[in-house]
Amino acid sequence: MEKTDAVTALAALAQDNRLDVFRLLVRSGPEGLTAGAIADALDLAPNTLTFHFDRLRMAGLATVRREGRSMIYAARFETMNSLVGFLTENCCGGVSCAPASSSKPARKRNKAPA
Amino acid sequence: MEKTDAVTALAALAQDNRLDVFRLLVRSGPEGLTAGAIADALDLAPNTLTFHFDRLRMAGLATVRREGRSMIYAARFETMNSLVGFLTENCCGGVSCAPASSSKPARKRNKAPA
DNA sequence: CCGTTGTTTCAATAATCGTTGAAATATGGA
DNA sequence: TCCATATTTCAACGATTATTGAAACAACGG
Repeated sequence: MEKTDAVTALAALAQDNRLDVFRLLVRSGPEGLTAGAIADALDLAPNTLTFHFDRLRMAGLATVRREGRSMIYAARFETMNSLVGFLTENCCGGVSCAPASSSKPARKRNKAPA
Repeated sequence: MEKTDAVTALAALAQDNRLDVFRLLVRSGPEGLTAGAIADALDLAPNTLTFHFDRLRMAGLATVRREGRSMIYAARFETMNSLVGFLTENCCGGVSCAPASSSKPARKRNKAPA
């Protein structure tokens, strides 16, 4: 993932309601949810929601398809995966998120402590 | 990591110059870099940089210490690690970033109070 | 002390953001 | 066809953002 795309994706997730939307989409899996269902679940106005959907879609974090009268939004896991990859690679030491090693890119296992 | 902190951290990283700053700090390891060195490396005005440092510090992504006339900034890997953990846990399927298991019954759709 | 260097503070500015209400569009059913 | 439902578009609005220039503050050397 390019830096530009990472910034866009980070910005898309860096907002309360939008992060809620995305988390809900993730929990709903590939089938997704109708805009209305999301509006109800998160108690957001439909036009506000459209605004946030657009941001998520532009960031490649969501897809949309029509089904009858409803628009069904779903998470794009691939992009999220790339983002986590970018962060791990560029914003952590490299392997997990340890301080950058002085020299050796040792191929060690590093379990993340929750 | 709490959702609120995650949003703050995401917002801190969701900006071109700031992401550059943080990446540079990560590459510099725990020793950090002086504000001036960062300003030179990224060609940013010192006051602009102070603004971005503040954001990173508020998000827990950077620390600062004085050394003589210089302020030395360093990445806080622990926070970054927590953020990646939050994303993996909440915005991915759970383990990596695979689709979540589906089949959650839809929520009822009811609004319009009398 | 004074001047220099390194950084921050402050006020101002244009640009972008998140939300709202009203109106428009699209689909399906009677 | 007309109507109801589901969602989007549009024009506003106040709030926040990133950047700038000028001034202030802090630490050191002479």
